[in-house]
Amino acid sequence: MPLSQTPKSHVSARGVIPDATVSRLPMYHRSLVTLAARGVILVSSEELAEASGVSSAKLRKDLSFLGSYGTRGVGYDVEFLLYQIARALGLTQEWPVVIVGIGNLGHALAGYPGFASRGFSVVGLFDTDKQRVGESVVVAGKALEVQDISKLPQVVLSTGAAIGVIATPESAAQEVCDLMVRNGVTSILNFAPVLIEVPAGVDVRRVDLATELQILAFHEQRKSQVALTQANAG
Amino acid sequence: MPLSQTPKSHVSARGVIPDATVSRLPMYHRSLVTLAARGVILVSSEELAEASGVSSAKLRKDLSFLGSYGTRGVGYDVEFLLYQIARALGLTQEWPVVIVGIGNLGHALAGYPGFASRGFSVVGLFDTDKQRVGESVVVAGKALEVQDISKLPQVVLSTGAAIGVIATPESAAQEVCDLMVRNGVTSILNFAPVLIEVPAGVDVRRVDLATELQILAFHEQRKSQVALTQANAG
DNA sequence: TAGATTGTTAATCGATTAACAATC
DNA sequence: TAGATTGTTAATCGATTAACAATC
Repeated sequence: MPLSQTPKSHVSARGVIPDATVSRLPMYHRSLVTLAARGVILVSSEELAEASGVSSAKLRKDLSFLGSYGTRGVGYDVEFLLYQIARALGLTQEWPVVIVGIGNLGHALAGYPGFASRGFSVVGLFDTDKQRVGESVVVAGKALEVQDISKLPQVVLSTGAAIGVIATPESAAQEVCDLMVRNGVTSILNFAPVLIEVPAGVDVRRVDLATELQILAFHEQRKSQVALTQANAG
Repeated sequence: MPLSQTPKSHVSARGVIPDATVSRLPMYHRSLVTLAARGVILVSSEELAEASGVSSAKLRKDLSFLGSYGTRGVGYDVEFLLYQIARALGLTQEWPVVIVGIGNLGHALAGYPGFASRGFSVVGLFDTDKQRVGESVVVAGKALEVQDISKLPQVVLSTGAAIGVIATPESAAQEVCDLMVRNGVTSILNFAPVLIEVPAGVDVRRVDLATELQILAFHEQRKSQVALTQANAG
């Protein structure tokens, strides 16, 4: 599970949206995009829940925090619900994003099609490595040149980027974070395997690729132990 | 069967470990590795909690599910606690892992140092792209050649890999998953932005790089709204 | 109207927290 | 002993679930 350093819950048109609900909205959004692409017009809570891997009761409860966007006896209009969820998530506006650390992970993030399609626009790629600075990376169909980290302040200022992504090694993460924050970045997605310190008002979410693997190992270990127990019992 | 061969407890020494606790164990593990590297011998729940970004009450509660590994009035022995957490997570054994989809993300995963240091050993890299098959990738200091996906069954069989990582585009994810499961993989880490279907007994965890960014955008949007409201009120 | 499905309620379940007895 | 800190308890808080009244 991703590690959150963000506040607990949030105010919407209807009041507070629980954290647990917010964390599932991107999944519902994705399911609806898929359904819309297939030409589906209407969807029931049962069908959308199935497509998203949750129970229909949970789905309806989650959607009720956004508003009453369904029709009793009928279901939800796919396009309309899609728009409402996108709006709640903030995906109906354009978010300029800067990425620091253009190694393999940085390249993967810069080229990820799921960013552009959700309103995220990568406006700057930065590295300290002279070998990488100047390299041209294709982002959302356009070439973007990797710049020296010293150019970050100017790019953040001119684009108004509020979101920064850290894909550096652990050793550089805090320094990069400080630079971002000093220049007005107020939301940081941190892929470096270290907790970073930020002033109040700045949100950080950390994704550690190894964390999820460790949780899988935990469950896998449990499965082997159960198998062993059954073998010994039998 | 002799009593000496009877397995001890199975889920844990103390019983069931809650999901919320399991999700935080990798973080505690990482904090302890850092402390140990600094030569710290003893740590209090207060200090370890601070380093891990949780409250000390939560930390002590979490650790209590593993056993009683601290000393009242003193704290926790860093090396001993590190071992106990590693053991609980299953990191004291070697986990052979196969990775399918060796694009930018696959490369980043294959080269991630946090894998090898936690007992994960990448034993196979697979792709369908003829351009990529045959490429040599440095994994944990050794060269490993990208193989055609058709070689996966043989590698899973010979290495006993129970864990597979999917880093393919969405379109290939389910097919790759099926191939893995048919050949004995029982835990799957899925980076493709799609839900995959697996039989009972197979665990899947999905990491979507865009999900976290969307949650950040949600919070960022909230911040601007609050700022706006305050400006209008003032 | 009859059938279907939402949105909400209330009960249950699980996680978090503060406080402190146990004990080094 | 006096001080420190764990491990556990009990209260609180938040999330999930099943059931169903509302209503299309």
